Amino acid sequence: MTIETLHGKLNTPLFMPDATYGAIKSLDFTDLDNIGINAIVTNTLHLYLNPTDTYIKQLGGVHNFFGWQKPILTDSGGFQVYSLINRSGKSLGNSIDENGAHFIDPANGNKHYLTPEKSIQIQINLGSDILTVLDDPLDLTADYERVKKSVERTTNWARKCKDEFLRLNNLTSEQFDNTNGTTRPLIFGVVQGGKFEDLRTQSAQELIEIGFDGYNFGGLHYTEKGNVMKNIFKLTADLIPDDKPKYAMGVGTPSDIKLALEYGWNMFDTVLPTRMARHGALYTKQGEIKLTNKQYEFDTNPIDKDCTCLTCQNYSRAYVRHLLRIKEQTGLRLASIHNLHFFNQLFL
RNA sequence: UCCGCGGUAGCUCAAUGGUGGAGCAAGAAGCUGUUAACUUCGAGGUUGUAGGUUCGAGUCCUACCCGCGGAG
Repeated sequence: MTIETLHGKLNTPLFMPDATYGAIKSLDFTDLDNIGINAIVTNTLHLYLNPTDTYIKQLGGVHNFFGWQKPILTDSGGFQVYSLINRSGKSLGNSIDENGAHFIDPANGNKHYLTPEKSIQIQINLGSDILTVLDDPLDLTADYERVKKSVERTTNWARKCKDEFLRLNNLTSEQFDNTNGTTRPLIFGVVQGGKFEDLRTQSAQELIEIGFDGYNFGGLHYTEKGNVMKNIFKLTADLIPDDKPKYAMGVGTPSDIKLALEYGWNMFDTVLPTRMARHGALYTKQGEIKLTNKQYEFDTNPIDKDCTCLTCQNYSRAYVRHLLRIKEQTGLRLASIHNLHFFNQLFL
């Protein structure tokens, strides 16, 4: 499949690294070009908080601001609010109601209120090529009633996002249906429903009824034990029309990705390659290795024998291990280059 | 040579005479639409040496060894 965007065509399957704060940590965009990365994900909420969407708009949008002219997808901020509420422990001030999400900027304690309309306004200001609707993700322990409510809310918010998107782009619903990414940004809906088949089905059907350019797998795709929820993961892909992009948000490990590709998912982003690299874990065809471990002290081989990345072409496991252990920035960069290259290869 | 201060985990340091702890390092594990170069976990000791006082000594006493500072 080829996806038209305002910054060029994208071929699927497609891997997009996460530049959440406007940067792939430890790398720059020329590194991404050299690795062969064709699109990135950046985050509405983070850029809204700092340096603000209006600032970025003033500097010509994310492409000009970043110095990256390939397609950029923006995440809506829904998952970040979910993270603030579910992972912080101190969730004071962070909550979701029918109209949006209240949250406190962890950096300075300032209060904010993110609505579906606001999320779209921010993404338009940022100059995104592919926008994401604001959704209501849940953790794996949520019961049926809570997930049902999340689906209703996500549909309701998706409708508001679509309306705001049409308004800001000065489009009628018919014009939206008859145009593509060559003349306007794209906007994707997010299927929720947790681990419940009927709710996933309901969510997908309601979003398709509203009409989006692509559809995403929302929430987490694995169980509390870390196993992929195969039935839900496959069902959700099947619910999405085959002529639309199917974006598995946050997926995943190399084996998760392999499975997802079989199920028909064709767009991916994940934090794993870059985060794991910074934490000293490197991906190889034989599996993940913890390079900082003692067993690699005298290992003069490249990280992965047949790898063609810059790191493997020039440096040994022992050397990259040394750099990581002394917390030298170059170590983070070399490790990140390798892991991103490894993930990108999964889609060729 | 004399005087003073100090010697406790690999390192830097805690511990009223009452079960010797912490940070870092080292070892390992975990990370899935990034609050994450992060988090978690165990392991690590003849308290410089040899005596003494005491029911009990890292702690008090004596001698010695080593380090630092001062005086000469």
